[in-house]
Amino acid sequence: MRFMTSLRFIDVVAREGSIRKAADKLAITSTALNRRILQIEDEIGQPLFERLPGGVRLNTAGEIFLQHIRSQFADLARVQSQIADLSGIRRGHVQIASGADALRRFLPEAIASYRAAHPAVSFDLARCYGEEAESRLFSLDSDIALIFAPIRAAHVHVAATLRQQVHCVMPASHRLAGKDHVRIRDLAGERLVLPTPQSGVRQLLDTALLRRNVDLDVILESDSFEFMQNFLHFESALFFQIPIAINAGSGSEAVTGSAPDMAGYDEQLVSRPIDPSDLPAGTLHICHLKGRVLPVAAAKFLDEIITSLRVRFGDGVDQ
Amino acid sequence: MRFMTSLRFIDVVAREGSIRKAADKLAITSTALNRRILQIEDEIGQPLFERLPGGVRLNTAGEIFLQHIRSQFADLARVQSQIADLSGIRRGHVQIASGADALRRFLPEAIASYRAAHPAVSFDLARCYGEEAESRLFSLDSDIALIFAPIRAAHVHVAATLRQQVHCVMPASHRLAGKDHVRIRDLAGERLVLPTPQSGVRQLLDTALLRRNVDLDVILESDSFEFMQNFLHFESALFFQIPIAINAGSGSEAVTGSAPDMAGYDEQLVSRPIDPSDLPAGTLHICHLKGRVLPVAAAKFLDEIITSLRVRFGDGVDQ
DNA sequence: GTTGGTGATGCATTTTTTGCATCATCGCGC
DNA sequence: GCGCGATGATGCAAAAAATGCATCACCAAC
Repeated sequence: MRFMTSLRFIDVVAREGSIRKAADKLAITSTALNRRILQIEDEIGQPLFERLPGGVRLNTAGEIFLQHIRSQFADLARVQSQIADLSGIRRGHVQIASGADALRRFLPEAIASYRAAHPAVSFDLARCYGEEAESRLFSLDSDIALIFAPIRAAHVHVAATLRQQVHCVMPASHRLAGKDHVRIRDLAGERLVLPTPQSGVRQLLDTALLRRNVDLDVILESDSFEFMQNFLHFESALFFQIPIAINAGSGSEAVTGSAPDMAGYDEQLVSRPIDPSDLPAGTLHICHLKGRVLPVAAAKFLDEIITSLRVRFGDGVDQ
Repeated sequence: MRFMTSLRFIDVVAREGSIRKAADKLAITSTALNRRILQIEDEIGQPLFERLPGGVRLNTAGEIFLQHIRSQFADLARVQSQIADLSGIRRGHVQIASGADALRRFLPEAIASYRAAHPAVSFDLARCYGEEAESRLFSLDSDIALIFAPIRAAHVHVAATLRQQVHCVMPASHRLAGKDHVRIRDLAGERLVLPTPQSGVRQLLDTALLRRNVDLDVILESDSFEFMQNFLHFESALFFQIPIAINAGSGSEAVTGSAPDMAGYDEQLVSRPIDPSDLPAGTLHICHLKGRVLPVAAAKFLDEIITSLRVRFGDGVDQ
């Protein structure tokens, strides 16, 4: 899109904080870039950047204008996908921000299934935590966010929610594997692997564990489910997950906790829900930017995952 | 705005229906314009215009894209006014579509008063009827519309409404001038001047008059209040108006009909409301495009006229 | 000071855009 | 049927704009 280049340049300069660095990234000289920016500032009638000794920074006008630029790009993408849609094939690009939970099993399957129907749609997945996901929606870097944490910002629209009980994952041979529910007091003396403090699961756990004053043996913290899972093959311990990270499909046993093991996932590990009276269920939020018209592909995919969640977790889904 | 030229060109070509005519209007050669359009179509990946022997016409993709272009322009205007607002002076441009009613007395006063406070704001006034006003909102040619007629389209947001009883205007010496209210049956045998069939007042009258089977002596139809008013100086007759066209300010007598004459307006004419049981009050709608963020100046002016209507017509205003 | 980073600017070069002349096409009227 | 007048498309040269190089001025940190 030739007519958008100058605007894209402004976006890059704002992100890089330096005209020269942005010029490098854009594969043009700094002078060319500099002059394009001067020209636009001239047309706007006001500077958009403050010139600092170490680079440039957006001023207030620049921030307003950048927001406009980004919304233009997002809207252009929507228009393009809508136009492409006219010619039969649904093409487009869907950008998703998600926590590690949904990214693990659910999204790969959902995306593959969507792409099977619409091969011309490409995806972009950013793993991130709640706050970052919200800011990605705002800067239009992501179309859709899946956040297992409370929503903070007012500019986020929640299209659907999914209640998720935190589960405790352990070796099949573990003494707690025999129980239907795990109580917080059961965790006393157990070796625990906790998710990173930024994660929503951890924040839920923190409030529950700290309140009860249980004697905890935290041997490890990690933000990687894969690592935790593999670790349990070598040292017996417990870690925590929500059902959507454990089991992508096939019914709602994972939610109710009646599943005897994590079939098809890791046969040596089983998951048991923590008793809801000890730890209330958390909420996975499926959201997009408020007031925004999503591109065809993104809107359609959003519908698809909500439907899919309803199939998998029926009663936990709200809209 | 250099980076918007190509897009503006598309808009003009679409409006003109011919590349050559548009080129004339834009003061460039048709070949240059033609190539710009070919280039954009190339970038979009699909043609935007159908080539007909007599010119060009938007295809479906073009219509989608044009709507995008117009929303970009409108949003750019909003951003510009917002940026200009940062530097203290409120500048900007407000585009209004209005029926002849509000355009007569109310808007001149409202705009002058607004401009007294914000001299850097300019205005654009298009006189038009309901349907056209709605389409101007949609094509973003107007920011605000004042429509005395039912709202048809779903994409119009009504910010406020004003109930207005139709009044009957006559020479002060007329036999009906002595009454507080005019009944429909009083009109039998009277020489009547009707507003143009497109106007909301006329449509209200039509339903009321036709239903009653009164014997009417329609001597004239006009879309100009000024003409009708001056005509009454030469031949005694009745014509119809709503209060907002009669009296811009100073209290609500015009609505209640208790005003003995049209003070300060035309001393030889008086207006009397038609009895509400014969003709229900119509509604003036103050609207803008649904989902649109108005430029600062337009939003502020909208607030201002709603406030002003509330002062003048207190109980008739709803929001 | 010196060094290493920043953005701004003059000038020659390259790229892009524009305008002219021309072509192919189509509807209209005689 | 056959020009006539209108349309959009295209080849080629001129004009305009964007770019790159070299350089300046500025500032912070060492």
